[in-house]
Amino acid sequence: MMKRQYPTLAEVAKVAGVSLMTASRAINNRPGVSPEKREDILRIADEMGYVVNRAAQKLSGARTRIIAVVAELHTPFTSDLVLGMGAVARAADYEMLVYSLPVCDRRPPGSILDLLHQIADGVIVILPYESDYLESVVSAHIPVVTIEQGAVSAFPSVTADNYQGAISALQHLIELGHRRIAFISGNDRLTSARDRRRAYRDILAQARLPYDPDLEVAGDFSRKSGFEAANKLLALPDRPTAIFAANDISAYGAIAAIREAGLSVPGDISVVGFDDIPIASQLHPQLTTVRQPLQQMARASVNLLLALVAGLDAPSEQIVLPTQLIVRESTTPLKARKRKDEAVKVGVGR
Amino acid sequence: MMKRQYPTLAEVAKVAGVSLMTASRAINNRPGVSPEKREDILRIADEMGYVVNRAAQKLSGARTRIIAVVAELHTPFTSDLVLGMGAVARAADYEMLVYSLPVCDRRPPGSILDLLHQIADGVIVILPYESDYLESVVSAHIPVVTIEQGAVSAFPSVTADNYQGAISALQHLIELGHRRIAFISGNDRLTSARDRRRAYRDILAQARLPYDPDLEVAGDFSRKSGFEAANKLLALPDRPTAIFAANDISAYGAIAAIREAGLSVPGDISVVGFDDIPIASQLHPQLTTVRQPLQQMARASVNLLLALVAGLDAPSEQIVLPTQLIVRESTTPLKARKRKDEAVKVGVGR
DNA sequence: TTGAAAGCGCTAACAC
DNA sequence: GTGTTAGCGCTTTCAA
Repeated sequence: MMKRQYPTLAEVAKVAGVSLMTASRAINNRPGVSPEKREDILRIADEMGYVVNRAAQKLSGARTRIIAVVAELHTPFTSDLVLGMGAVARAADYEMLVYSLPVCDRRPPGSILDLLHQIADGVIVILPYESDYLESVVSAHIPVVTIEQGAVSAFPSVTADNYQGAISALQHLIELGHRRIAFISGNDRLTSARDRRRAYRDILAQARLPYDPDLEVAGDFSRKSGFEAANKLLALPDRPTAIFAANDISAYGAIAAIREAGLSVPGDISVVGFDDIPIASQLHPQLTTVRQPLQQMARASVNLLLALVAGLDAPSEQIVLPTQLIVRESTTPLKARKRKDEAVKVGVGR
Repeated sequence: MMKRQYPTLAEVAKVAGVSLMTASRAINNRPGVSPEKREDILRIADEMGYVVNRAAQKLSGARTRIIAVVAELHTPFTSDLVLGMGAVARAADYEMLVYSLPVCDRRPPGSILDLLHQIADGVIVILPYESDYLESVVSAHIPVVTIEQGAVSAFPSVTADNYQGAISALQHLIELGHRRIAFISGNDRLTSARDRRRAYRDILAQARLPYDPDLEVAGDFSRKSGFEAANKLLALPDRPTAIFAANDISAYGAIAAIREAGLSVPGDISVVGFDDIPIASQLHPQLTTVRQPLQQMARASVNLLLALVAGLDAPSEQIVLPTQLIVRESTTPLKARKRKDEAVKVGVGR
């Protein structure tokens, strides 16, 4: 079918009456072309509708000024992060391509990373794979930056301080007088989830609160898992007065369950989330949560990647960005008169 | 820096003791290779970790089995659609790359489309551009399918039946006895938004209801715009008893405003949305809305594109998929004793 | 069934 | 400052 619609650099050069290389230099803004010729060539290229062919560019060993991002795009957190990265990349005159990972797979098809390598100058991998697997696949073909891998990563990485963030959330609950604090975990294949869980256990020990396995319920960052986890907690004979959920989405799931049980947030149970997704400040109740520095993470990861692309050595740099507790409506001091023995009606998910 | 880490086809061929072309034929599953050689070559390629270089493949005029999607990824609707497309593409043994459009720009950087053309076999463009602009940029270089362009599109397109969907939503409200029905519009640069608006005006005429310009408030599909639009409506001397919002997100914004004003949904005002995003069945109140056939749209658009890629002529095919009214909790029959003159407290958005 | 040659569009390296 | 050459990895001819 229709091919060769775009003029080639050779055609531009011919029209401009110069050699291919002169045209190339002019187009790429390289030294070694007289100002007049350069201007001439650029004008002609523009008139002819010339567009550089990135495949050819890449094939001949040059940079394409494209970066790629591999991510699971199904959560507000990751999509906002990706949006932010795109903006940063564009500001640096790079384009960004996204590979949206199938949600349930445990590891990325190796061929995808290969594919991206062939097109892009560098890749940012968000989330969920074991570092050693990534390593075996990528093995230094092109620069890679990971997000959320945490300290185990063999790659340069950018991550939020999940541990300290969780600590501050839990400390907030303790300061409010809560003693029976439950934790709804995230998907433990993610370092971020593991860090938040670790903080939960550490803070209990630190505050000399008993660790009750019943209060630590498995979740997977989904709304549904938060809903179900909360129902388990509500069914306990001695239910918690506060819940720390591993992310905002599951926190809202928990809140839904609490309300269906006829209880109120924060009146009966305080809830803290993690991430500070946009709707956390819009939905009722506005959620007390730990803000991840999304924009900074986007900026840091892209800049780190571009530095690597530029050949600057930043060997295995691990950037950890601070998180921030945002106190809103979903938490409140523990009431002195705790109604311990109130009957609990357990709702059922849809 | 590190280059040529991947073995080339030539190297595989040499190890296998065959010519480059024989290896190519074997790898690409083409006829013209003896079964034994084919097996041999495939085994060796696998052992050597051979991966086809798509840039080279594309450059030499072949298919890459990659499709690209251009979309604004900031809404649940588009990201879910993209997710669905990815699944369909993978099922057809294609990979899919996403270009995430900067949200506020009115038109896509032409260079992006060019870029994608150089990598992919075809492109799906979701949303927001004037068809004529797209046309001027793309001009038949490679197959393009558009989503949401509606009838004006010069390209093959897939779209939900926005007009009929809106009609059914409004008819539902009328059947419930509502007479003062407001409309919070979407971003009118989108055909989908224009179709929904058209349905609003048509249904009023059809039901012999007066058209009151005050009841038609401009929105842009965002939660905030829904919130503000609802506040305007609540401030009217004779406020509406029902609101049709152009999408779910702005419907929830409207609901938030109504509640802040001390009124209830659907008790005082019924609200209908559009899209049926996942949380519409989870948030309180569960939203009455018009479901867009997301999976079907994903399937139809990818299949249409792949057909075009395969060279099948489907010239300017316009696929319109049916929508479906989903009645949930946010709508209720108009109360006979309408409290017309109740004082309205107007909240202010954050 | 196989292979050799040419070229896709570009850039790096080395001329002049 | 400018041009020539070679080659990136692959596929399409076309010839054996």
